[in-house]
Amino acid sequence: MRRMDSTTTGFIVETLTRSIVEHRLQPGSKLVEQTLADQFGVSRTLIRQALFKLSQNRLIRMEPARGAFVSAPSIAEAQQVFAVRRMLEAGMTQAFIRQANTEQIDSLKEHIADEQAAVMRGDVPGRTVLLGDFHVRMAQLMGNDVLAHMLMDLLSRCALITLMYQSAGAAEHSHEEHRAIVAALEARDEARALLLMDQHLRNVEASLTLAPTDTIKPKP
Amino acid sequence: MRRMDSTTTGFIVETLTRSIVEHRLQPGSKLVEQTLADQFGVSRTLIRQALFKLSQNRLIRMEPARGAFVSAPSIAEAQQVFAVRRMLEAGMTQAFIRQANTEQIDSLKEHIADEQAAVMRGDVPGRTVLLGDFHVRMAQLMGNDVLAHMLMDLLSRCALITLMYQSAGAAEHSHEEHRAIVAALEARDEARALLLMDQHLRNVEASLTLAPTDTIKPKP
DNA sequence: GTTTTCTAAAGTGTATACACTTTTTGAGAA
DNA sequence: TTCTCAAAAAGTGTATACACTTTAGAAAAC
Repeated sequence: MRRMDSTTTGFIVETLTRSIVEHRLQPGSKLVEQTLADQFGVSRTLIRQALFKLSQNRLIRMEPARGAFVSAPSIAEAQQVFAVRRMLEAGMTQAFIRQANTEQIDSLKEHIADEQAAVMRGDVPGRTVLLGDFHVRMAQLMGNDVLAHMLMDLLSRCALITLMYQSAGAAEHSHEEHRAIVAALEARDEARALLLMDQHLRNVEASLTLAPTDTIKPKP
Repeated sequence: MRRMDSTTTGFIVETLTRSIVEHRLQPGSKLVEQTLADQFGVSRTLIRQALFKLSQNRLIRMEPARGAFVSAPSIAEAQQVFAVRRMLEAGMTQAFIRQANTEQIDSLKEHIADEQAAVMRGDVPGRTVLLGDFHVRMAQLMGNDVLAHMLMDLLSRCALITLMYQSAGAAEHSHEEHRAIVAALEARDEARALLLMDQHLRNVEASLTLAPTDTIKPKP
């Protein structure tokens, strides 16, 4: 094949990611390299690169000599991902409230407005993306790319988890919770912001049909 | 080549990782695929796979059509990595102290003893590895693989950062700080454990010469 | 009818060939 | 000398060939 734009692999990754996250590819289903190569009109080489990247994101898993399969995260893994998010985002919220200026808080407010618009017009996919981006946006506003990248990673895993385990009417209240968090940030009420963020993440997790969470003991 | 053990790529990754982390490959230096292929006795295919994995870990960076170079993390990036570690490990410490049983704390104590042994016998590489593993061990003891994997990632980046920016006698006190942290964990003194962990990470960061000095320039 | 075994088909793993890009080199001009 | 630029050399990007493994299905054994 003639040398294509260097984003060829990226395009394949994005397309497959959408397919997985939008459930056109069921968890557990196999991804055959030659089939994908034909569909995308490239050689297996590029498909393998893309699959490898997806496996690093944990969106697929690769079994030696058997092939690539769409991940089916276990309940335990889902709980671990949420536990990490709570740890990381508590710290992020604390750091944010200590260093954020008015402009950055305004930027979060704009995001909230975007969320609201998506909710109002019933744009479910858009809403889902924006609700996740809220958390990444906080990281970006703090200028910490390492953090932002890490959160994006965790969120893509959450997207898959959500699709596997979501029950009816899940995550309906995320938007309101985001709004409350921003209000606490603006009021510089650190304790409240931390509490709201923690509860928000616990609510998202609780809205899934996971087995009873082995909860952390309450603070003495 | 005849089909080798499926860990071939893993072996290459580990070897290169050691070379980078132990400074046999300077930050900025180029990794030429065919050269490595000859050295490892494999084709470029496997080298490319390994390089790709290393680039995901941020140990190298790949520039399109130009090649792979050992990363030279900027000061800003170093500070971001440490900021993320503080956020994440504060949360981890809190969760640990709330859920850890005696057995798990004993396991940490054993690790401390290993550290001490390495310090006493002047085993610098061993000491370095063990000092990093302390943090990963905490994650593993909590049974959170997602967290453990994330910390391993951050620690390998820290290793590279440390090698680039370390000043004389850096991180001499890490072992004592670990000991103090474990003591606070055992006493179930959450506030103290959190404080000590935060200070420990700040001390490690402060022991680096992260002043805006001119950085190492890429090797020609 | 069920289980085991053998074999062809399908699929993955690695090497290699070739196309394209970047870098280096060296000769000629200012 | 120093700059420019063309051409060779070195290196990366992608496709393809082939070796090896797994899988599926039919025949044989029980």
